[in-house]
Amino acid sequence: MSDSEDLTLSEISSRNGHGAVKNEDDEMPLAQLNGRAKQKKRKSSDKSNGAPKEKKAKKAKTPSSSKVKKETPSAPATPKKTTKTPKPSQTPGSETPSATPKKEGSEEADEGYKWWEDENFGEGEERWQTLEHAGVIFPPPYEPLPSYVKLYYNGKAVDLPPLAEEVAGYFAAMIETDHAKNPVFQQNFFNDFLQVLEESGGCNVEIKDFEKCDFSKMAAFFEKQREEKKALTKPEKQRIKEEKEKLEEPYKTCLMDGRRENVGNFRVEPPGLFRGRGAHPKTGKFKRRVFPEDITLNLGEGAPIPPAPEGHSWGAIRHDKTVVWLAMWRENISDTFKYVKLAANSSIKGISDMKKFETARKLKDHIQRIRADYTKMLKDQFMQNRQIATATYLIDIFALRAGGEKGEDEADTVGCCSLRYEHVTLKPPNKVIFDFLGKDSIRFYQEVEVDRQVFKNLRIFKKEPKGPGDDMFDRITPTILNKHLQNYMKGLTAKVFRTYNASKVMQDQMDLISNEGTVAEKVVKYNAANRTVAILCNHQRTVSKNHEVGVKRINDKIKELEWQKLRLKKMILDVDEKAIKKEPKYFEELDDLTKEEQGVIVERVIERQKDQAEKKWNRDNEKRKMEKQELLTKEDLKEKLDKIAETRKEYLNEIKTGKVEATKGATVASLKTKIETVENRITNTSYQLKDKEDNSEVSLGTSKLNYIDPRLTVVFAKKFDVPIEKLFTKTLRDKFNWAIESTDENWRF
DNA sequence: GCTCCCACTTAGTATTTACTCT
DNA sequence: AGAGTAAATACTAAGTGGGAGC
Repeated sequence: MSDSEDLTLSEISSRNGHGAVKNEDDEMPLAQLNGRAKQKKRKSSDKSNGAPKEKKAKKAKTPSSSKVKKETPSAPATPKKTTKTPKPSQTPGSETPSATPKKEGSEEADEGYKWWEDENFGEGEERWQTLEHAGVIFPPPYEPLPSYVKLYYNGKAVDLPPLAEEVAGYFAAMIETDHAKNPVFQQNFFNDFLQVLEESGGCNVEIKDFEKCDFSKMAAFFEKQREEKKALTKPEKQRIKEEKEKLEEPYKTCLMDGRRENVGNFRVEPPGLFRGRGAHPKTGKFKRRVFPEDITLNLGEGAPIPPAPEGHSWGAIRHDKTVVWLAMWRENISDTFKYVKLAANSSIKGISDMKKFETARKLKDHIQRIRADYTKMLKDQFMQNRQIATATYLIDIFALRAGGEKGEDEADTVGCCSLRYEHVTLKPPNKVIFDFLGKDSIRFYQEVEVDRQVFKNLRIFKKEPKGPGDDMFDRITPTILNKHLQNYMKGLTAKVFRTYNASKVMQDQMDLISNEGTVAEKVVKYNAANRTVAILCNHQRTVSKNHEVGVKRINDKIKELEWQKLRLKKMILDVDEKAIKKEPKYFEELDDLTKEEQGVIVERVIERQKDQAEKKWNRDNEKRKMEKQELLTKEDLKEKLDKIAETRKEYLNEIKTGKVEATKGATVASLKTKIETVENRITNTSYQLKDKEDNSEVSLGTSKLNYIDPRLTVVFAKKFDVPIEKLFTKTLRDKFNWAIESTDENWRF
């Protein structure tokens, strides 16, 4: 009552500043302070598409050079900031690499190395000491289409220069995709196509109108190519695969600090059409081919420089120990960087992954105070502080992302700090509807109840003169928010809350699971826990095209099994008509399926049997032809079909009479056993269906890969005797090897 | 205190591979 | 043993966040 809980916006504002004096700055939202920065920043598309993009200013500067210079003097001398001074005898990470005798027989030397048992590994600013690698693999050069495959314009064959043909081909190859139907994609593609066409000398036809372009011949050619590739024989495919393997061999690994480590994306991204997600303004633009001259290699000092492809040279060579990339180039769509880095199972990735989870775990020790503080700060007299508190609340409770500012030339997506007026609907007394597009243009839609003061604050943040298009959090940015969070804990940033809460939820869910049932049942429980995390993080996936079909198929299957079950029960009555008297309950469901339903099921079953009979006949004949045997005749097939038709009649008769003749030799007991089997199948199939439905638009993979501390999964496996293979795929087991090897069943997040 | 640059993690989807069921 | 499906992996776009330099 006495505090500012009910202050209006203007009241808060006027209280801002020091004492009662109104402080201009404090009252002004960031956007205005920045001098109309509202017009999003970021390099406004500097036109020049794919053309020479001299970033001379930057090249000259070589930012890293200064960095490197700065730390060079100190680096070799001081062995990192080792705070804990452990046994100095074995600290390979902090010794100079030359000191570690690894070079000879390097292949084996790494096998047993366990960085997670090395306390010092990963400390210090330098990420490695020595680095040798083979560079990158380039996509094959463009192969012009055969002369009979052409683009047609207004019905006329077009003779395109190779590069223009290549661009057109990229569109033709994806003509059936949703992208190719998107007008923005089409327009961007077409503009770039015309530009490339002009730059490469034009063609025999004047092309003006996208609608008049006919890509179908090209598309058909690519389709045919795909088919041919698929139709290759086993050994042919095998040979191609082996050749590829051999070519890639040298690039797959590198030598870092004397250890053999896997490289992740050693293939340079091939040219193509940019597939932006959501309503990306640049979707469809031509992503140009990357040449060796575009690439900067990062190597250890003195490491051999891999030869550039014939007739080419590398753009630059760098020796920057403070970064983890092996190669880098600039991409032409958004003018950003692409990096070649080590694989997920490498030491360097493992270390930072473990650090991430350790930071999140540390938050446990601070979360109470942080929550108490932001709850209090929700009523702070300063607007900025209220926003900080409110944003922290949303990030903590609803797992929102930080929400940095985005440019005009990107898809319009938001996170917490970039939420706008129209994304938040208030329903008194304390309900809020969030509706916005987040990362990857995935919709975040939630109607939730919030803290009363949070509700009030959100109302204040929406107060006029604000309207649609205006930022809710107009006085904070992720940087400001993170600065504030650092006060509580080193390394605490907005994203840590997602990791913390995800792993915390997983731990809590696991605590609820009891050690009973089969392995399969435990896996289902694990997945259910995993799913709660995925839902918290709003990890979605588009419902696959055949999801509907799949669901229907399973439903049909269940219906069919039920029909089978009822038939079996009726057989029991055929064997022993008094059974119904003895166990009325058991036969209660006898009429669960109507005659119509049974009819539908029967027709489906029969239809399938016929199908299968025909297929089998075809198959057998194929085989016989190969083996030069006598072919089956139409009569053979007809015989089968007739038999099926007979079965159909019997089924239909069953429906009519409601009676089913028991199979020969069947007893009540044997039938009951069969029924049990069918019932089990029904249960299993129903679970399968439920799982399919529940998971249809939830993606479990992302949280497993990035948010759930892998040690939790290891604990689950050990405690509940579930083989880790059931929970982690091969890739995941490699990536999380550190967790698998170092965690005992009593570990807690 | 900002902007820009850079580097790194996180993310959904496209493609490949493995597995299931005839 | 091969089609058809589901799982696994590869790919690369789209975020976050630190820090240099004005």
